[in-house]
Amino acid sequence: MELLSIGEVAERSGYATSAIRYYEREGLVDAQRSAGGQRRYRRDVLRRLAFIRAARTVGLSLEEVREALATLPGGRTPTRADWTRLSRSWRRRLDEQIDALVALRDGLDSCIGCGCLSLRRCRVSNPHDRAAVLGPGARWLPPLLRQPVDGG
Amino acid sequence: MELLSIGEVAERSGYATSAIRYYEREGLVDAQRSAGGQRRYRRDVLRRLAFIRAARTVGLSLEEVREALATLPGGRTPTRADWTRLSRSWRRRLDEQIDALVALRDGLDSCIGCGCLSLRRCRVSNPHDRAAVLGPGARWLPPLLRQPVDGG
DNA sequence: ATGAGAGTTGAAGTCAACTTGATGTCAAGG
DNA sequence: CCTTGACATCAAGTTGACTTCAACTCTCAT
Repeated sequence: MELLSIGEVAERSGYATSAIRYYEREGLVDAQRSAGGQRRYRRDVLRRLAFIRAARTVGLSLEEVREALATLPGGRTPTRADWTRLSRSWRRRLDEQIDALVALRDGLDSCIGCGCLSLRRCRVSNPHDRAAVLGPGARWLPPLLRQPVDGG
Repeated sequence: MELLSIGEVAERSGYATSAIRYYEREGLVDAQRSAGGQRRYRRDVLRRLAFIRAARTVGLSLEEVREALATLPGGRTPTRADWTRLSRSWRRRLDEQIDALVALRDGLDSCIGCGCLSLRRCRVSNPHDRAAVLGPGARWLPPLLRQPVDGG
């Protein structure tokens, strides 16, 4: 078997066919076509999809995945060096997320039993203290944690 | 000033007026009305909104907030004991989220430079190993982390 | 050659949590 | 009284990442 059908790619990658077509529309993967117009994939699409899944798992948006893919030279399969480079930035991102959650947990601890929920004093519920609890670098934590500091 | 207008509540709570009206539609807060039909709030709506913000910050959905509010007896303002009880379950949730992220980070570490992205071997990109990396309890991590174990 | 099942497209739907827009009413200072 | 700004409702829009639907068309084992 030379080329893979979309169903086979779906089976092996764990993605739904609709997701694979969507990624194609979004320019994240591409495909050849059979005589009758059906998609046919080279085997290395699986590696590309694995890359996408890893990136999404770490929390990148598809837009960011697109950018990451663009830093891979010349459309070739990522080498170990490419992967290592990207892994480092992902690791940093995870560290930030973990730090933000730990800070939030500590803030919550300081709330327990404090007679809290005062808009003025509570670090968890006070909109103006959000930045202090979280620091500047946090990404894809719950949307509230990403609200602009000045609130709205 | 006896009762607050929606603008004042918005100002003090940090929520947009549209959000406050939305919460009312969703049954999370309620309001009296002026002679002319405008919303008038008792001051304790601020406490309720602070509660909602804290819950959302910790990652609860509005549906879960609704359920949490329902466990507060008799529509009265939460006491310190109520708050403590809820805080404990939130703390557990944060612990789970942190554990899940740490596990993911460790999985990523084990990927760096491993010539990875093999669908068979990689813990980050292999859809079938997601459960192993995360354990059963993780919530509101990126949606991918919450996919059913069997994939789709 | 044929029928089942896999694949095609484009448009529309989903979900959560709100926001925005259109259109009209209320409240209050001057 | 009158204007201005806040408030009202209801419907529709937003965002991201897909899924679902309707209506056809291909492929391949028999």
